[in-house]
Amino acid sequence: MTSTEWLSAEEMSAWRKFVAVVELLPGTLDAQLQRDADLSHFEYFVMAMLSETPGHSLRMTQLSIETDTTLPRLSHLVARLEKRGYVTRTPCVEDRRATNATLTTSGWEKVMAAAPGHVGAVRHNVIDPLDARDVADLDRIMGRMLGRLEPGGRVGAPR
Amino acid sequence: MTSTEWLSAEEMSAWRKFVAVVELLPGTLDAQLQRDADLSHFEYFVMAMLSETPGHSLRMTQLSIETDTTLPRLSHLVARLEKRGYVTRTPCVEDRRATNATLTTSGWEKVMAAAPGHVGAVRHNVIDPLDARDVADLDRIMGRMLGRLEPGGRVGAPR
DNA sequence: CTCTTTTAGTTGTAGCGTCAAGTAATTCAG
DNA sequence: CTGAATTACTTGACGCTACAACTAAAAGAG
Repeated sequence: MTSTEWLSAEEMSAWRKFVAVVELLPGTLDAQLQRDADLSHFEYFVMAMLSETPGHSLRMTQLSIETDTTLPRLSHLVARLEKRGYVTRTPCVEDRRATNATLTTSGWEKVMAAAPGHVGAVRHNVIDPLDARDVADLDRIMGRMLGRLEPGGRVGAPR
Repeated sequence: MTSTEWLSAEEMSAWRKFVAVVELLPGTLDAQLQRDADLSHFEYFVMAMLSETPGHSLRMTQLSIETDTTLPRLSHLVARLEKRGYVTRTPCVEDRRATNATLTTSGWEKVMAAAPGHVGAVRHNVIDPLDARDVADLDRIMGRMLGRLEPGGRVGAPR
């Protein structure tokens, strides 16, 4: 019953700024990658995840978990990346329902080429304005939010 | 040349979590509002902005600034809200290029009805897991990021 | 005044994401 | 060992957003 109280002034101020950042950041990162590497941020992110695994390969489900997205979204995206020659999809031998997405040489080169510019954008927009204490605080705070956002997805308004 | 250095372990950890939150939060807020009020988060946000002004009315450009979005996006959205009877668009008398978006009674009632559930979702996912110090830190950190994200939009990868 | 430039907003198109439905393989129940 | 349920993904349709092009009004230059 008390759950529908409005936010305090301090909470409101932080929330307003946070929403603005969440609204602005994706477009900013997208714009840099789109312009310099012809990739969306999410395309880059997916390929970067693959590039960090041994064999540059992951099952779709595992990849969807690591990139915090839905399977349909990933499936569409990987289909497009495949069309562009950056990944291949191969049925898994152990479980023939499963699909392995694998980075091609061309895809690996693409990520490597895009990485410096992307890191630059992340540094410029996110990391640079922060000092060491800010970074530690950000890490702690985002960890706490993830505790709510990641698990069951029971978003439920407490009514 | 030194600007393309990768992130330190601490920076990387914070960045990873932050990206995950930025990826997950919009969908979470959208889902609650969509389910309980048949509104997207952005639709709610725009109407909430209008509801806070005297006269429940703002020029399109001003509204686009306060909601951190582009004019085309806002124009499309307001057109849809108008079709649903939540806002009206009226040419401005002083400057006939300009358009005033005004919340209707029905629109105002809609926001009021949706607010508690939305605040509940924000509390649950963002504010509740934080203590007072976290909130102050979040406010400070997001303010610093906004300093980069808001102004010129010169995202430029420092190359 | 007239012509150019800038400002304010709208509209069309193309691409991405979500939701619902469908397919196919595997596991589990009896 | 057969049928039902679950898992792993794919596909199609629809809605929203970005980008570019367009219209119209106001401001500025000469």
